[in-house]
Amino acid sequence: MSELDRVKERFILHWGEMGSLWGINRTMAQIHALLYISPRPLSANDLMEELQISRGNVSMALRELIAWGIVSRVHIKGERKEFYTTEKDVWKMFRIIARERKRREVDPTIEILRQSMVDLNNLPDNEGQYERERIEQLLNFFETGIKIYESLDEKTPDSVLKLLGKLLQVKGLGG
Amino acid sequence: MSELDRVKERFILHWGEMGSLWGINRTMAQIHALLYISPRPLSANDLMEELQISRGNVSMALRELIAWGIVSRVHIKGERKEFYTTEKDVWKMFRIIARERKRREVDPTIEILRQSMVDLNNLPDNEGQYERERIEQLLNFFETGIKIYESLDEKTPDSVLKLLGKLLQVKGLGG
DNA sequence: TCAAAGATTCAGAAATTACTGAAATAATTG
DNA sequence: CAATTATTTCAGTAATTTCTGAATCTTTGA
Repeated sequence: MSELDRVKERFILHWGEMGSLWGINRTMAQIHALLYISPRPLSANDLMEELQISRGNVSMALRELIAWGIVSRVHIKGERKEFYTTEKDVWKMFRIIARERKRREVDPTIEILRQSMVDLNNLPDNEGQYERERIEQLLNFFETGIKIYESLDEKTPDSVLKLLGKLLQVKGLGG
Repeated sequence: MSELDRVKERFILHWGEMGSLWGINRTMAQIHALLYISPRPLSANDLMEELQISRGNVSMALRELIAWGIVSRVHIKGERKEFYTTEKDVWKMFRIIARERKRREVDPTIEILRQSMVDLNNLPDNEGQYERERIEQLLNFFETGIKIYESLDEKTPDSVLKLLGKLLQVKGLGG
């Protein structure tokens, strides 16, 4: 095993551990790391061998990654099997993950908070005053977050960086 | 059980499920939710009863939440037992969580990426060109993220909102 | 200084999540 | 259209995470 392989392996293992940061499991994160660091698409067999995991596991993890939208199938002409590759632009990758996590986690939370507000407002007398205040604050926070997310999502990473750079007086952020 | 209690319960259960969003487990998230929605501090016994969980579980979850910095012990005079409460300011809460996750997840990742760059640069000849590019992009992304985080962290939530509101032309963001 | 109340710890149990591998299914080709 | 190769599925198992509850430790106040 070459030194280069060792560096790659270290990266892949660590990325796997940090999968929780992205809300995905270890295998998914490792596959993602391996595809990300590979100059060309890899087959399911390649992934099995490199990561020492079962065929089934590879198949399931790929399905999930494709559902997230950060891995895609590639047909290579002359080849019978499928190959897989991943988004190499980190900003695009980040945007995809942000969008998915919003959809899966933030949106349902906001839904519950809104419903709670409705329910609290239907209580008789002045019941639930304190609770209403608390939920409202949370809801406000999340809704503001979504507004910021949506505005940022319309812009290109470059323009966002430029603006932030000026705004925060941080050198090297762009602009 | 009153309607108010039902609303509270729904909120607590959902918050528990979404714990992953914050990187904490279900019990921790439920305890946090219960303390957040309670007008006054609660004892370990209160938590056990309300959430139907064991004494040990409460104790461990509280220890973690206190380590995170989002729950604190409260001494109530005349009372022998300890009471617990949580930060009620959502923005402060969010900042605490962001700081902790950065420390636990982002910082170690950056460390690995930096080390990988060093290792790659020590390779003989032109080995690892492609890998270097990939790792560099990731590192860049994370370092930019940290810069943004640090600049935002110096400011008050209000001023951040004001500035973002102007920049993004979003109404109702502040300013 | 000791009994009572409260809090913590942690070994084992329960619950959840992830993984394997073989069988089923699908796709490709001569 | 069979034979071959590739992929998916999923029941069973393994690994990991979370939780319980009894034992232990700590604090209080009489």
